[in-house]
Amino acid sequence: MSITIKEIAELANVSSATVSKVLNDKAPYISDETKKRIFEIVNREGYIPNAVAKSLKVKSTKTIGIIIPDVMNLFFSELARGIEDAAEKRGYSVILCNSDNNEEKEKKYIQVLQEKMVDGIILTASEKSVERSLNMRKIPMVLLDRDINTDVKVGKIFVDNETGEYEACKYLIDKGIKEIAFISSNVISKSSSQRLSGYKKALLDNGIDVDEDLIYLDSYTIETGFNGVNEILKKRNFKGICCGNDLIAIGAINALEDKQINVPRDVKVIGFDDIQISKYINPPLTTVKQPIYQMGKEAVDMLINMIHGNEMEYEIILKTSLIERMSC
Amino acid sequence: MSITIKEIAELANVSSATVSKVLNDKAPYISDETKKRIFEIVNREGYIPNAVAKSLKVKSTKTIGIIIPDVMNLFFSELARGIEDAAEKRGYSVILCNSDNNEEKEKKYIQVLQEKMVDGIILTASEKSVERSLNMRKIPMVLLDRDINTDVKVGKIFVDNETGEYEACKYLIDKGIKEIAFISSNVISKSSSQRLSGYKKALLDNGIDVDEDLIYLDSYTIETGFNGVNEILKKRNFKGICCGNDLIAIGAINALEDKQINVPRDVKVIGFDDIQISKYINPPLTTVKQPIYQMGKEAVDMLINMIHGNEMEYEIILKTSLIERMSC
DNA sequence: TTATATTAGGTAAACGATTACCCAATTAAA
DNA sequence: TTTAATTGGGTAATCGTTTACCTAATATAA
Repeated sequence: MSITIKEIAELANVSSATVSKVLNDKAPYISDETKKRIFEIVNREGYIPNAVAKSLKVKSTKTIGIIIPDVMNLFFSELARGIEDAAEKRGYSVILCNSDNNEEKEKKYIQVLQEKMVDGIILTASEKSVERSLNMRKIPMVLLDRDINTDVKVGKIFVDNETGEYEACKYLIDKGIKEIAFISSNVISKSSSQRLSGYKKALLDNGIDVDEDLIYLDSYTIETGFNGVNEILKKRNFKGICCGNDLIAIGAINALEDKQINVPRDVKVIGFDDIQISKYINPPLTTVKQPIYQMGKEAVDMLINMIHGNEMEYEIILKTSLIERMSC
Repeated sequence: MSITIKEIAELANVSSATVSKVLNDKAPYISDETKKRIFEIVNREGYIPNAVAKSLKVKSTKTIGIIIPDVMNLFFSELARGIEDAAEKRGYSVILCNSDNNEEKEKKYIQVLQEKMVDGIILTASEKSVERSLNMRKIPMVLLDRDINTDVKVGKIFVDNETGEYEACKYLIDKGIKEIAFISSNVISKSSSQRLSGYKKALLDNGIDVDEDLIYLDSYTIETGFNGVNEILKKRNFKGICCGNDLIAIGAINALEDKQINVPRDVKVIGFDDIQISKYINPPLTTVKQPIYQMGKEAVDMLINMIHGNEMEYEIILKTSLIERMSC
């Protein structure tokens, strides 16, 4: 193997305690000559401290785990990047786990992360997985976009989807449009129901009745956007669409183009998320940006606060923002 | 903290050695009763083995590091997923590092991965970073799409870009087209020069002269695709375009649409990479698929072979495949 | 001059597992 | 009946650090 602190100590004619203190800058009473000598030897020999030995002693690995459904999903890859950047800045490494929303995989990953003694875990996971793991050992955790109540405190980070969708819809109304469709997912989750209620609230607040025939709910996919437009058009005409996410918006635009309906002239389309490709499609998509990257940073900050046992908020809600492009 | 193997041993009235053997299935001479008793206590107490202590002793962390420019890049997020899936199947965790192609960050990450005693590293990095780190401590490494020669053996994984582009161009030729443009990046890298030579070779092999006016080289971006079409059209007409990657193809299609040139009727467009969005654009993009996910798997298989000191190939070259969609 | 700080470092016990070796009792073989 | 093998465990060193405490010499204060 490679050189250890003990061997460095011998080369420098000091004890390993002294080397340790010097390298960790905890050496108030070590002479400058000795320090210099140690540093020289360390560099010459290419000494690399063994962090696992250190971790064993100090009970901290400076590593966190993240469990997400799939890094290939644009939403989560941005989240992962936000997390990793923030973690790196604060001296932590991150172990990446893809769960595919599979409960078995979630449990397994939580188990190995605990075995590897990560200092904390950031995750989007089912209620069961989280509860079970917290029974086994309490470990700092922050949950993303999941509202679970447990005995032990976990951090939670949400996005204010309702206000986001409200503003999106209001934006179309302010452009003088009253006939606004809504195409989104029908999965029962906090975020999707919030987006729907934001849409309805904006209409009602502006004296427009909610017309259920203008609402099409299926899933967060391009196909849903495509089908939604076609189905709604059978019953109603509209001048604007609020989409539950950007993929739906892409599908909707494709369907409209097929019918020679111009976007944005004839129909204005607004998405949600602001995934990377949204600015590259034709026309570039106006959308409600979720602060995905920032969510990652906030999650890390929250987690590290928990790790340090600081006083803190255990729940924070982030704001969305409207990105104006050409589709409206 | 949580319960240790020693405490489990006391509860079971055996030594910690016995518990360790039982839990690691290395207990040929322990009675079934004792085994059962130990397992019961382990479950009841929710014992979680401390992997860092284990790692210190057995000198293996069952963890690998990956250093990539950016997980948000669709290419690398797919690669990361391929790596993580393969690693998980073989019992390894992966630490994710984003380098932004920054040499300082590469070096820093390599250092912390070595300190954390990862069993190996998969990376795309500059020559300098790799050489320097290998001087400090030899650690199993596999490089992706980078050709570096060092004293110590490192694994390498390439994609056969030349054949890929050759087949793409040949595909257009077989459709009866002779006027084929080429828009790509001018960065000097193995992959980009291979794609160019694949294009030229296909033309020459089929009795078509290479016309430099049909070639536009800038960068791997949408803008390059857009500008490339417009610039080339000033000098030449063409019926097909081979694009250096899918983003360029997207830009090219946009430019053609602007000029009322229909794809694929008037001009056929073919991309490279097969990133996720390519199947969703309009028209869905015909492209040369790189086996990105598989590269990840091959990389971890190679790395684990190196870790185990197995006999193996230190260089493998993967094939591309043509994905036929609507743009041709 | 004596007592007290200050400076410069060393000792050795952890941290929580694994594992090479040891031992004793029982069983099987000679 | 004696010897050898098998079975069921235990002892203690070790992995590479950190750190609470100790010591001894020198400097400073009273």
